[in-house]
Amino acid sequence: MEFNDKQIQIIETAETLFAERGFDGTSVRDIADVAGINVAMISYYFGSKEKLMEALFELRVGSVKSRVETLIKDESLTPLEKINMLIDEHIDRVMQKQCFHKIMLGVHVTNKNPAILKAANNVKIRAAEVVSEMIKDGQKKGIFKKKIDVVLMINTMVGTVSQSMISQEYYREFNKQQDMPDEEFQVLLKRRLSIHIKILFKAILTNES
Amino acid sequence: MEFNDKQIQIIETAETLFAERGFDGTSVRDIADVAGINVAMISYYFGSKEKLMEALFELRVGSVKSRVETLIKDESLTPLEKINMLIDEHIDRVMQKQCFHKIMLGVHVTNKNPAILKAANNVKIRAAEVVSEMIKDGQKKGIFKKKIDVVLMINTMVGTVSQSMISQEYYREFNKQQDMPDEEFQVLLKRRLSIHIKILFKAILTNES
Amino acid sequence: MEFNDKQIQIIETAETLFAERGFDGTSVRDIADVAGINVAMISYYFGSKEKLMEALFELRVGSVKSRVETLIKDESLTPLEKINMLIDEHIDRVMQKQCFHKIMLGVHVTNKNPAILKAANNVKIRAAEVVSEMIKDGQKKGIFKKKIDVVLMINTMVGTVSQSMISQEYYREFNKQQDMPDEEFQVLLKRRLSIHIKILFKAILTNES
Amino acid sequence: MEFNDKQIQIIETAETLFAERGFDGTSVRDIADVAGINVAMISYYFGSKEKLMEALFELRVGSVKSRVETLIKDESLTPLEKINMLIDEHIDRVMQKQCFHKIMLGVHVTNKNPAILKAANNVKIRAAEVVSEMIKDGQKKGIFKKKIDVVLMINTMVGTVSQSMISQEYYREFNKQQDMPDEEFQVLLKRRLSIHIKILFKAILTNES
DNA sequence: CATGAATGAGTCTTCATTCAT
DNA sequence: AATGAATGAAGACTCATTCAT
Repeated sequence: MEFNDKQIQIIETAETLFAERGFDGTSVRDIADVAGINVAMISYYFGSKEKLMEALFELRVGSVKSRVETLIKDESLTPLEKINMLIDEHIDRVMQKQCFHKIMLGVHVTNKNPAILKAANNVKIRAAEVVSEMIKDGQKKGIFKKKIDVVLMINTMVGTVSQSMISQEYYREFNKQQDMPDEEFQVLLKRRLSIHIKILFKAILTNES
Repeated sequence: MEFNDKQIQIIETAETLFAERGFDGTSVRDIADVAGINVAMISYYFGSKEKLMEALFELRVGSVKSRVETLIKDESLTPLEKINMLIDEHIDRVMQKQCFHKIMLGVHVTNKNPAILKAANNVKIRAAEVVSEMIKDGQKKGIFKKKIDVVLMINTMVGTVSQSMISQEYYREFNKQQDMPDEEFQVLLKRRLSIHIKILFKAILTNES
Repeated sequence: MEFNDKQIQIIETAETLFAERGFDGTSVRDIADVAGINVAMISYYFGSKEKLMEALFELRVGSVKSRVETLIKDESLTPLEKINMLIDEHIDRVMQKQCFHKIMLGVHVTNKNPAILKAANNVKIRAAEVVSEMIKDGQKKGIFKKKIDVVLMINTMVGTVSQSMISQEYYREFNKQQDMPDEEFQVLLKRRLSIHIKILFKAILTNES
Repeated sequence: MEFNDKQIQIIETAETLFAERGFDGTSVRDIADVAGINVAMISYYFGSKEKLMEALFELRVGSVKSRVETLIKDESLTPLEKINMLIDEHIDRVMQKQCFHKIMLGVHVTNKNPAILKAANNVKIRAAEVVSEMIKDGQKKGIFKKKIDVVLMINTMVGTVSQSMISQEYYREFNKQQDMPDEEFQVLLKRRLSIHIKILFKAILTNES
């Protein structure tokens, strides 16, 4: 489905507010006011607040799915390189669309928005299958360990990045980096996360230790 | 602050519902209905819905703070043993009070409930300081590496456990364990998490690899 | 089901307004304003606008059902006397609660308020069965004709009374009775209707002509 | 006023929907959707929803008025024949345009659409005058009784037909004719109504009993 | 001539809270 | 100490209509 400029503007406004205040904590009037449009337009363009949420999901997730599929087929990369790319791409994706990933976290916590929850789970399951195949490939080639809990591994990656995102203020505080410009801090955090998770994954995947 | 039986009953009902439907998605009437009490009692006992949330936080967090403090002072344990106990206790705490930790996740995501957010951050900062001291102790003794990013390390622990909790259905599905009795599954997951995170921490902390 | 004073006040206000403006043409705010109560009270007492309508139906119809049942069992009356009582009671009922019967007319025209439509039809079907039994009794006794279309007969009674009620202004106009006090006119109209319908029924039921 | 094809298509769609759901229960968007046209066209062609209703009335009533006038002047018919023709034509008219007559019933019940109500009353008053003249003619010729309440008589005809139309499902049910093809049933009902009302009128008008 | 986009007013309902008892 | 009744504010959504194109 394609969205026009006005629709995207509304979706992105909603994205920010949903992230700040939660889905139920954001009224359609709030969204309309911030977006500078009429309240009725939300129903007009999306049908309902719920459908607006689904549109947001579609807009953000749509492009991701195919990426994972192409990555696995790339024969020029070793299994470990693929995993490392997966890590970096995940970090980039989350840190670039922090609002969206905050919302997704909320969706997974509560049982509301069942349509989205289901769609998100489908994405996640497919991703896990892909990773699983990568790992099996690495195991065949003797690079990876025999016993690996794929889901816990993914949970560590996803959990660490999410946790770092939602508590970045506290990260700055603890490391006395409150005065660092935001952009610089984001770059720093992403690099640290990348190194950190790669170390973790190496420990899980390889026989080196 | 002490809570009487009726108050605790209300708080625990609210805990379940807040976890299932989110704070804004739960009405005080929902809580009153499920708890089998009068709607007015919530305002009567707690003053407001917001204050009820704060009471929930106080009830659940109160006991934790002191535990961390006593752990660090225990001289009969090595730094690594302390860290490992921290891991197991965290896993137990989260898995035993899943509802509460789901709610806390929501609190950290949105900027609502600022009073709680602040209080929760204080708890977390203190915990990080304590862990930091443990690590410094280990570094002095030559057991731990020199360069350790404490916050990222904690984020990995907290993030992995949270992520595993909120997506446990999906864990069962992927590992074909849908028919396992819930209690058995909880035990299994906790053990796996414990081993998993300890491996990760060893990789971060020690020079072995 | 019993209604308290406030509920009855709301129901009767709604009755007037539904009759004047139709169900969809009346907003709950209209009702609340005229009844001098808060808008929220309608939901509070009845659950919804629809349920308020059902309450109105229950209040008005509840007492009628039993009356028809007792009438048929009265052995001191001849079949014709029973029919005549039915006519007079129907006229009285409609003319005394004109608003309600206007609303019922609307309910039968549109397919909205399906719950009420069904309930109303049940009442009507039962009434027709009762009348049918009365007539069969009269036929056995040789007083009534053999071939009688009960439904058309009832339609004539109900239709004539309804039509006379909704066009009474026009009746006054045509007969130059605009200045007659309303109460006097009601009495007059009821008497005329009674005589008129009894003549019609005699023509349908008996062999005299 | 003349209507073009598109206007007539809109009017007839509105007619069906108004009959099914009532005037207020039908939105202009409903009409536009069913008619397969743009919403704005209704305002464009008729000015407003209200005016569309008036157009519907004009389209349906326009042709009727003259018919009544010509009937009375026809000297080749006896007064009773004229009355009988009036009955049959009324039955045909109502049963052929049931939707429209359902709507008219609603218009007479509520005080909405005052313009239409007034116009409809004018038609009805003129009709009553015509009938009145027919009766006077019959009285002069000694065929009809001296004392006849013309309005009640018309109310019986109109009321019986209306009532039979709006409750025809129930007629079928009571007479176990649910499986009869609709067209066949319409013919049957019209014939029964014709005979039924003529019997009634004979009882009112003539001295035979 | 016809329409897609847009809107302000209005719809019903639910909310957390208060208050007299 | 506890509660049933009540309410103003706000919730999401639909309405008939307008207007630029």
